[in-house]
Amino acid sequence: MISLTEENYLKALIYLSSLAPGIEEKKDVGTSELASYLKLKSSTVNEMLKRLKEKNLINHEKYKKITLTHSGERNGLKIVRKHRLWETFLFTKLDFDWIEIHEVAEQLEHIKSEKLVEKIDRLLGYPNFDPHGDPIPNKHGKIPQRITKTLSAVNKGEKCVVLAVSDTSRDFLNYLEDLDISIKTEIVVIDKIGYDKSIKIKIKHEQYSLSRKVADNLLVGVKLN
Amino acid sequence: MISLTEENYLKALIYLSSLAPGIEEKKDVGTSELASYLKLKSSTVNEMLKRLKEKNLINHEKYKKITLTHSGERNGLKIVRKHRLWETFLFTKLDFDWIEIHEVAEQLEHIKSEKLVEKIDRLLGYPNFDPHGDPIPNKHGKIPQRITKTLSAVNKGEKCVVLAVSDTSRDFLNYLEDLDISIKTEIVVIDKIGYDKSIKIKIKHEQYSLSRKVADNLLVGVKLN
DNA sequence: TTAATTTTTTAGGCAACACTAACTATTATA
DNA sequence: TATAATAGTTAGTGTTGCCTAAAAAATTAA
Repeated sequence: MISLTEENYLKALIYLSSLAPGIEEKKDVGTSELASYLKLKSSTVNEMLKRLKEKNLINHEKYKKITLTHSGERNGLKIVRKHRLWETFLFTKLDFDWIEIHEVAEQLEHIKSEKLVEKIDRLLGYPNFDPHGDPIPNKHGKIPQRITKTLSAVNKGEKCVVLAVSDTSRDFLNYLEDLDISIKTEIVVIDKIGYDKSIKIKIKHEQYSLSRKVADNLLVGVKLN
Repeated sequence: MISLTEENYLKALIYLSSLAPGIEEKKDVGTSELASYLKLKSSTVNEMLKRLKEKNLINHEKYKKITLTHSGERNGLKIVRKHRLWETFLFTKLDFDWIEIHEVAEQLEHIKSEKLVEKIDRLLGYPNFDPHGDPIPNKHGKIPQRITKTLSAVNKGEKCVVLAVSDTSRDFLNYLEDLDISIKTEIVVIDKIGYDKSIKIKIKHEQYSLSRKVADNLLVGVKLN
């Protein structure tokens, strides 16, 4: 039996070990990186790592990096799947808004019932992506793939569509809401300023300028027009 | 902040202090009764009682009975409300069956989000009773009332309709399922046997004999025909 | 009304998870 | 390469929520 806390550690490891959502490249994770992500002290995390290793959910040698075992990854992906299905449910069936769904899904993701997850999945029509545009692993842990880049990687003159955000902080989501940017928003890159790496864009005839930081955190699919 | 465990204690006190679902009469509850209901040891419960008293959720004097404070009752009813709304959701929207809904709702009832509860309530059309026929407290803690008696209190020759069960054990529910008795099943009382207090009934032209124990655990509304 | 039984409380332990403080290993840098 | 900075570990603590064993109070029965 995996505890709620352990589930959160596994989920964190899934997030931290992939460089960006939907990207299959793997990164090694250290104790303090994990600690800071979970807003815990390294000593706390270090203790939990022992337990997770004991349960064969992670590989970890003293002073070395952490990787998930097959079992750890499978279990972590199950939580990610549930999180994203619940977010989709809240957004599409209960009219929660984009910003609120995350924290409620943080709780719902820990509900233990295979059947419930599958029923929700069916109710939603087996979606591949959640309202933030992040891929929903299927019941076998397979993650739907998609060609994505950050908005900063899009060429001048190209048209693209927002698929996901890599920063899900309230501040960032609020900022996007002010600009009326959400999933599926179409963006045309008007110009890229070399000086400060900012970027000029157009959304529905309105022009804006986005900083490099913002453009880095927007994942888009280039629109084949 | 009330912990998940504390919520379960409050809910248990709500159940134990009302003699039967939907009945407003109150009963005092002792430490070991609570302990046996929660499948915990008295010492464990005793310790928790201190914490609940500290938080002003119960009244409790050494060696005396336990009663809920206003705040304790309000909070407990919130859990009962959530439990029954989730049961209704699982039953009517996700086609879970009557027997399965309870244990999943035991988890879902602890999700903390006012908004979620209200959205679910709306989605369900503000139901007054759950699939077991138990009343759903409204958001102010008011419990829909209804005239109910146990099947054993129904007079010979009278027709009634099943509204709720007071025993929700798997065994009992399975037994009812075998007899094809569920919520809204119409029952005619053919005869009452004085000898062993059993009762002869008719359901859709089929006759059965029910023991006193079973008849005591079936709450019915007498049908005004 | 005393004795037996049951209920409640106390005392002492344990596991999961969190913390601080102090120490050690690794990595980066001057 | 020596040393400073960073990362990781250990030791000792606290809280929650559970346990067992044993004592004390209340209730029931002889």
